[in-house]
Amino acid sequence: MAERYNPKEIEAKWQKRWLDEKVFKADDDSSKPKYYQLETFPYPSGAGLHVGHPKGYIAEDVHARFTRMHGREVLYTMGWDAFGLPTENYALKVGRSPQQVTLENTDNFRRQVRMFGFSYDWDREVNTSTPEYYKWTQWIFIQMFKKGLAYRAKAKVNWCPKDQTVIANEQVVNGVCDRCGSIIEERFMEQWMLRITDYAERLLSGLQGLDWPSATVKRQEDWIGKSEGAEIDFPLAGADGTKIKVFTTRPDTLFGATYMVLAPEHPLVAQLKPRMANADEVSAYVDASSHKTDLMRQETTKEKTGVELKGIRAVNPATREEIPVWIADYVLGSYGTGAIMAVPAHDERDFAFAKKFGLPVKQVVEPKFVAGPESESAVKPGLEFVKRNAVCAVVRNPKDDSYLCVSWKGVHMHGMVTGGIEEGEDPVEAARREVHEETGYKNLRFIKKPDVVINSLFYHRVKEQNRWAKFHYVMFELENEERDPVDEREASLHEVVWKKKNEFDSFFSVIEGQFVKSLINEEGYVFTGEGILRDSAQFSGMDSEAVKWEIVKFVGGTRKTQYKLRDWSVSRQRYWGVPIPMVHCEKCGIVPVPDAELPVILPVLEHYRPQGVAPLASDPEFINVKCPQCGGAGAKRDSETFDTFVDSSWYYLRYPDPHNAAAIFDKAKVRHWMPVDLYIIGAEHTVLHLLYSRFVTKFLHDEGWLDFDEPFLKLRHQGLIRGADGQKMSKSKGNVVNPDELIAEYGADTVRLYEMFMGPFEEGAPWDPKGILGASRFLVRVWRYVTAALAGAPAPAAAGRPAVSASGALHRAIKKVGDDIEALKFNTAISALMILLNELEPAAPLANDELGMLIKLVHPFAPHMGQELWSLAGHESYLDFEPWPEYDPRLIIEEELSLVFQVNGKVKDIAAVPAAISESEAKAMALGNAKVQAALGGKDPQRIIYIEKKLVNIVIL
RNA sequence: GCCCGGGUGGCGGAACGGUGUACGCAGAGGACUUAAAAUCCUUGACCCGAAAGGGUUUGUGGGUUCGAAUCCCACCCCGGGUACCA
Repeated sequence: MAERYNPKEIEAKWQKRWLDEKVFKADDDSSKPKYYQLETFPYPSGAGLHVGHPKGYIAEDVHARFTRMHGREVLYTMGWDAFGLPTENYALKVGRSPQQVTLENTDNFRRQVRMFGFSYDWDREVNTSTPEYYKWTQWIFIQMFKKGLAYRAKAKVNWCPKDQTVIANEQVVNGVCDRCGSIIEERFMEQWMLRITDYAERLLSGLQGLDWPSATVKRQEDWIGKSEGAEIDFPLAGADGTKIKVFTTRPDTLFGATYMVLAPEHPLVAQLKPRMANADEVSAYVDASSHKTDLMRQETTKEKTGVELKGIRAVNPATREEIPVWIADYVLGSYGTGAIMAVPAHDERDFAFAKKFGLPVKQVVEPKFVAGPESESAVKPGLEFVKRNAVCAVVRNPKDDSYLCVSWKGVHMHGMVTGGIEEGEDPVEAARREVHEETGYKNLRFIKKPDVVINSLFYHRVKEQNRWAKFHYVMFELENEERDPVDEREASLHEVVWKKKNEFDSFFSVIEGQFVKSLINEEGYVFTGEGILRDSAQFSGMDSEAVKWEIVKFVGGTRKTQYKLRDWSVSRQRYWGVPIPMVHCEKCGIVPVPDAELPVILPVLEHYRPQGVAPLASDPEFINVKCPQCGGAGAKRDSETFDTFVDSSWYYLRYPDPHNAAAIFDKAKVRHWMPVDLYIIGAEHTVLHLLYSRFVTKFLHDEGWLDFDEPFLKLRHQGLIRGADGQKMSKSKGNVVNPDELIAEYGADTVRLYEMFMGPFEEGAPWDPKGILGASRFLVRVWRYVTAALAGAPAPAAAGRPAVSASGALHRAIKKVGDDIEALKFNTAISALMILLNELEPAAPLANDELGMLIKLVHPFAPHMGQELWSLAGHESYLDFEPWPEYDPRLIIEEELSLVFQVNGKVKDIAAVPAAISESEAKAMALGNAKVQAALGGKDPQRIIYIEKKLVNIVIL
């Protein structure tokens, strides 16, 4: 009898052999097609791995082994993103050196990761904190500097007063430092910046065609934030030639610009002060807003503030009308031109501001609602439009606050009273007339007629016409409920109903219901879409989108594209990072360190606690150098270090050639392995890391180092494993599950299998401490089944379960497991394996070659067991390089299938039928079925629907 | 507010126009055992019913369809992202 399953023993054995024999070494010169798999290299924190971290790694390893079994040469390795603030803070706290702490942490991470049996090529391990690696981080920066992409500028930074350093945006949580909880201050400091904005357009367009989750692509697009618009000059009244330049994406609304707003920091504000009647008030506002941090701005989110620049007027270049000029902090100095034209009728923010300060609102774009194909009033193509001026009567009954509506009979059309305006008729009169005709109500008190028009294009089913109605709205209140009898013909068309506001959404069948609602709520109606221009001189009546650029031309503006993307600030005033390889010389200015002198080694400092200046500045030996250009003394090294995102923006380019001392990498090697075929990465990296990596790749492409400019072809995110309490795992919440203990108890294969089985890979799931038992039991059963079969023992008799064809079950599983791993649907792949075992156990034992196929199917998930069983079966080879089994299409066909009999779509019976059953046989069988007969109750079938191999549905009335 | 993602048994989830609840966890009953653990077998949405059987059910309400968890519309709830970008 074979031995008991002993994961501890076999896992240690195979892990040692894999490592010692370099089984997973990726061969640069292999004749096999290459496949490059990448996973986020971890930040080796002191806490070590918890059970959630390796989920992505397990998936990659399953995929890597599966891919090798498909004859690919797989590059798959591991590295350490080892510089960074958390390590530095931890080292300070315990009074040790970051070098030492990092060494221990990476050793611990490496030990933990190895316990899982991942098939890395360990010869390619990289560590960003080693000089061999960061030499090239510095080199990339210098190349960028030489191309003018690196520059120094004053930038707004997050300053943590306790840590005495700048911290990254993502380390600021709700305005406080995520490590020490201090309130973050904003400071302006001179910083090294990288001109990523030069690449904005390419970073955007390059997203097309990538196999990435659409949400991630969208977030990158949003981050880059491209807007196409125009810059338009608004001259100041008084003809001194001063102009306010604005950026707008909606030049079509220019005729509706009723005021202007400058950002408080706009240079014209100070310049124009002498001409202001309220200069003091303006100064006070500017001052106040300059002290507002982003956090304070967030607190006062919606409520708009601002001050009019009294005495300053601008001229709308389209209407030639004078309009007021305001300053307000809802306009940002850092975007566009720092000034806007405000069009309250067509912009939510301008509208809120105009409403608060009583500024005029002028509609210049009439909404145009076209009933689409989903609507019952869908416009009939090819039919001419009948244009009509129309009116919609909004009649309120003050008694119970309800509104007069009509429901058309026979068709699904519900709305308010509407009708055409006769030639020469006043809209208010027309509305009164329609209300009287359709409903009989006669005593209406006129409330108001808002100065807005909307176009509604629909098919009028009663009149059988395509209608283009220009609706005016008239609001009334019922004086009393007295009504005249309604004409018979009208009464036959529709019925009168009274509806409350909260019933509108479910009642209105017309698209403009939303509009009516906002009229009634008095919140005003801001229409931000495209439509038909009105009150726009020669452009009136035209389509707003179509004449947008003509209006720009008309006022002498220029087309302009704006991006939200900002340049990348890379300096950090901390110790544990890559020294910035620059020298500041009094004579020569900023000079890069010559290539031959790279790397600039990070010196070991005993005192590296940040004191408001970069710690490296306190080391005279490091700081004081001769200028590399003029050779003069008195030059100083840059004392700052790089943001760790710089380190991680290129690590995937180093794996193909990790030990190259002469160059960042060998071009041929990178061309061979890159681009990355599959990148699995946490969803938290969707913006920054990916954007920076793409930027660096594009830059190196432009420098001739790469022949591609998108590094990651296929990208997926793993879902987060949460604690058993459903919350994110964290030390402070006490819900962390440590993999060391689990592996000690169940073995790595069980932990791997369970993590892949928990749920869909890309979705998160809470850790269920009992759930792992299922994975454990399954592997024990696999072990028992295979070892028993190898020993030639008959399959254990399992009475209750029906025996099926073992080969058929196996081949169906080969197909399903293969398809699912390919699609990263690991949970259903494992479920298919479980189903397979459930079917195999009671069946006749598999033949030896089929047993080998079963072992191969289990292997990617449980590679230690797979390899052990493979060798128990008498094989010498490593299973990872054996071909993945092919299924026999003839064997996966089932001879019998269950056919469902339905009556009116309800299941009445299920019958086992031969797979080859014909349509007529199936129908006859269904009709003859007793339960179907009973359900039919003697009625004749109207229709019989047959879906091959699935069902027969009999339809009766 | 806006933009994504998601609501299916006691739990994780499967199915993604055609038998709703695969697979697993937990539960119940049984076998083995002196006993327990482990293992194996049976059962397993909810309601009515002794059973046969019937009815209901994929967040809520409508719609399309012979047939909807799946497609469309509106709403509610949860998770994530974002913060006035003109």
